[in-house]
Amino acid sequence: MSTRQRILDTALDSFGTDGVDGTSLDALARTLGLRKQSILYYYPSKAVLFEAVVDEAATRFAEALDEVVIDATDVWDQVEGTVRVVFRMATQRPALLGLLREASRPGSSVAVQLTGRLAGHIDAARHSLEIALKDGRVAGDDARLLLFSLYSTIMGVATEVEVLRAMGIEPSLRTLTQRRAELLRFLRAALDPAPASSVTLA
Amino acid sequence: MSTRQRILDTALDSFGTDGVDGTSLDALARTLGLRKQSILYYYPSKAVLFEAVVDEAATRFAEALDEVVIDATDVWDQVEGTVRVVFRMATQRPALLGLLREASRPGSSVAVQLTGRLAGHIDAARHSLEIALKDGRVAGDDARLLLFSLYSTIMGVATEVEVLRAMGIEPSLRTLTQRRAELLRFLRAALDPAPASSVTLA
DNA sequence: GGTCTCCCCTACCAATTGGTAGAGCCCGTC
DNA sequence: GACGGGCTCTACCAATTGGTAGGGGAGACC
Repeated sequence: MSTRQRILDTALDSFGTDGVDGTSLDALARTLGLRKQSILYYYPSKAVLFEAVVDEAATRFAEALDEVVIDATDVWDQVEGTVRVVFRMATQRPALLGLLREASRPGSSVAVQLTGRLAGHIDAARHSLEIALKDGRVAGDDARLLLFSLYSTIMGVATEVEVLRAMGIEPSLRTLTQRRAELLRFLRAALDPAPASSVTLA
Repeated sequence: MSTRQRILDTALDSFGTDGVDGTSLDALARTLGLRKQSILYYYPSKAVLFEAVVDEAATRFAEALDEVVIDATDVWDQVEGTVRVVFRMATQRPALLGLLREASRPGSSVAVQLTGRLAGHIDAARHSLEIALKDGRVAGDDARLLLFSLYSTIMGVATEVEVLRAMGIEPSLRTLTQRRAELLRFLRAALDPAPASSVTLA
């Protein structure tokens, strides 16, 4: 692998785990077996490096999502596929999700960049939801807000390990499987267009 | 207000908005109209200050949640109340939610502390859910995992403003109301124990 | 062999960081 | 008026930060 790519990869892991502010170029270079100046040779500043890392992460995320079939007639398959992809990342490369979290912090400078890279997937997902909503195959009012809720739930369940600990569950492969199953059940119930039995809950 | 309390308040806002690493004691002192050494007089180190801020935030959050009636017979009221509390914070003091986000980052040193402060509320909520699950008044398998999903959804929808922008919605008071309404509908559908019409989605 | 480009290095820098040491001020108590 | 504690200050520090300037080696091309 090229030095350039190695830097990008290592930076992604470090930024995603310790945060951008929590990662110094010196420390990054040390784990790479390089000097800081070699990093600055490829990426003229830390900000530029961060942008490149965000781009890389967004691209990888987008590529992973590409395996989710875009078929407007079956929204549930898309939800299930997305959950599968996100949870695979949560085990194989948690730093990538951490970086997305970092890059989507309120007021983040790279949020727009991230948004742009994923705009295609967002649009496709929204479009599917809109059609499904219109056909009554999914419960909800606004496709964008529904997508937002879905995103929040999936990413939260996949990444909020400290909250999970607070609930008394230690993150492990076994509990992760349970978490995913419960998440899918939860999402399915939320999307199900069956008429609400308002008597029970009201 | 005492200087000690002013420092705590300002630090909460700053830590919650710019992050701990993104906030220097000098900058903090400047906005307070003090010198850094005055901060260090009350809080001997930045780490101690951060812990105090986390404690403060957790306490305020807990106090706000106290207005949510704990009544095991009506889980939905609790969910609705929690959403109301969280959304009020999102408008009145977004930094507080930002700080919770910061403090619950994976690997956070203060996560345990935060957990401890909110343990009572977590337990109560789980207990309510367990009873409701047993009685069939709520759909789901595991109370803790269900609570985890609920938390993820609510906090995500309330705080992920950049993701909201990515969906094409600009955060404002009006859209916030819509967001809340859609969130409540979403959660209600997810919790509703009505039998799933599996034909539709499968 | 000369030269050019790519790549990584040493050396250095100004600014900022969290933190220490200690002086001085204000105010209530004796 | 002396004293003492509570509070904020000036002065200073070592370490770390992101970044600049520029040297040198190794290989490709002529």
